[in-house]
Amino acid sequence: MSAARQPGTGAAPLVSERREEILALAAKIFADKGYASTTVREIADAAGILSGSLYHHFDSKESMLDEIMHGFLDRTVTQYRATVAEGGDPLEMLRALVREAFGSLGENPAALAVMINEFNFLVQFPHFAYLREGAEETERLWVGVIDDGMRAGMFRSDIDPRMIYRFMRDAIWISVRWYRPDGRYRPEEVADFYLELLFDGLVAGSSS
Amino acid sequence: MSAARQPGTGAAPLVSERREEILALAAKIFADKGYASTTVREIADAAGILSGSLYHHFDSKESMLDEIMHGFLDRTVTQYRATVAEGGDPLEMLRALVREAFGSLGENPAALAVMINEFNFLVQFPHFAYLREGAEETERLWVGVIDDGMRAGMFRSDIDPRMIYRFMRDAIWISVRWYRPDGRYRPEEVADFYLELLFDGLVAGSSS
DNA sequence: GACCCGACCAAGCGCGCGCTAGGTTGGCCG
DNA sequence: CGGCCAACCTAGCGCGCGCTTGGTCGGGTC
Repeated sequence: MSAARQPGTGAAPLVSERREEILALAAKIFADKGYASTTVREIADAAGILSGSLYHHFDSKESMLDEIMHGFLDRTVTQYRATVAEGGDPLEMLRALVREAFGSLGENPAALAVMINEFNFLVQFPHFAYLREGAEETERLWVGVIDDGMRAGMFRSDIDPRMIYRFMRDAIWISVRWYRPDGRYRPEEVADFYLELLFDGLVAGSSS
Repeated sequence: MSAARQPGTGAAPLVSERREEILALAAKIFADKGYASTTVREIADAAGILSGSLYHHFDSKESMLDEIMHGFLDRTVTQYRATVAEGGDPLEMLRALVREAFGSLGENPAALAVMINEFNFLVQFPHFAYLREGAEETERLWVGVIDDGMRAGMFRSDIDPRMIYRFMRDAIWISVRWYRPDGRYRPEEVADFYLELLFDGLVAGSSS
């Protein structure tokens, strides 16, 4: 839709800073109240402008949501792709993927929350087909790593790897609902706790 | 709010069957589209009546949501309480709790989905304070069992039990988003897969 | 000083929402 | 048969929503 504007001469922000600012505010409110329950007037209030002025920056309320989700999905999928492309020990790769997933908790919790909360509803509309594609590619990447680990005899292979992936994904991503950045744990610590639990299990005296 | 009606003589449905029918339809639509995005006209259409006729059965759209959530919470919390009250081996108790949690997947997936999707938003309103109470009691019950298991040396005790509970809860409950009753697995099977993974871990050749 | 333009304001339109008030119907019961 | 009532219909009210149109303002540029 909106291409990057290049002013006559010299370097300027590719897209307006104000625009990014408003988008971040919108993401926060979408995350807190849900997309449908958020009004454009609330977003405008948070930005200190009138609701109509939003339409100087954005085509519609939906286009704001679109940009938030697209941006988040692009960033994470690119990251997962790079990690898997690097190759290596499946166990270490899975560890890296989990850490990256928890990393988005710290980087952009609002976008992650919006993603989690609205995904199931939005994915049924043709316009948001890219959500399904992104989710499917993510699943392919993760399940591929789990599969490799199973074939290498590193992971137990008596459970459907897709089911394992889903248990992992849910436990990791939904933690955005209870994780507090100002709490006692940093995202990396939570990631390591989760990896400990996932790899070695809850029962005492298990392994490694 | 609405008490059970007792007709003059004889046995009759405590509450109207039609009412329960409409409530189930509403739960399904709330689960699919989200509460805020659902209109009373959609619910009425599904029931084959006009939107105004809904108000013969219910006070408001919110009261329908209220009844769905309250009902679900009451059933599950009661179940957890009974299981914990029975006592026994912490490992077996946790196993039972997990199976019960997955059980609500089969019994009332719509109510569970509504619960998961709307909880975070609704819990901030005073009217829905009972949601927080129910969630807190559930957490107390589960964490108590995990704590007992740790003290008994059955569970690893190097991870905050509350964090373990949250990882479990999220992975279990959110599975309503991908679990399909007509798929290849029954809820009990999924529960057993999850218990296997949780107790013994993903890494091969671990324990028991 | 004239021009330009990004950022925002002022005012309000039309639609779909939750909900309401009063009327109709049909099955049951004495 | 007459009265009753749960279930539903008819018609529409008022509000708040997303969004539009035309205008204002101030900093930057030559």
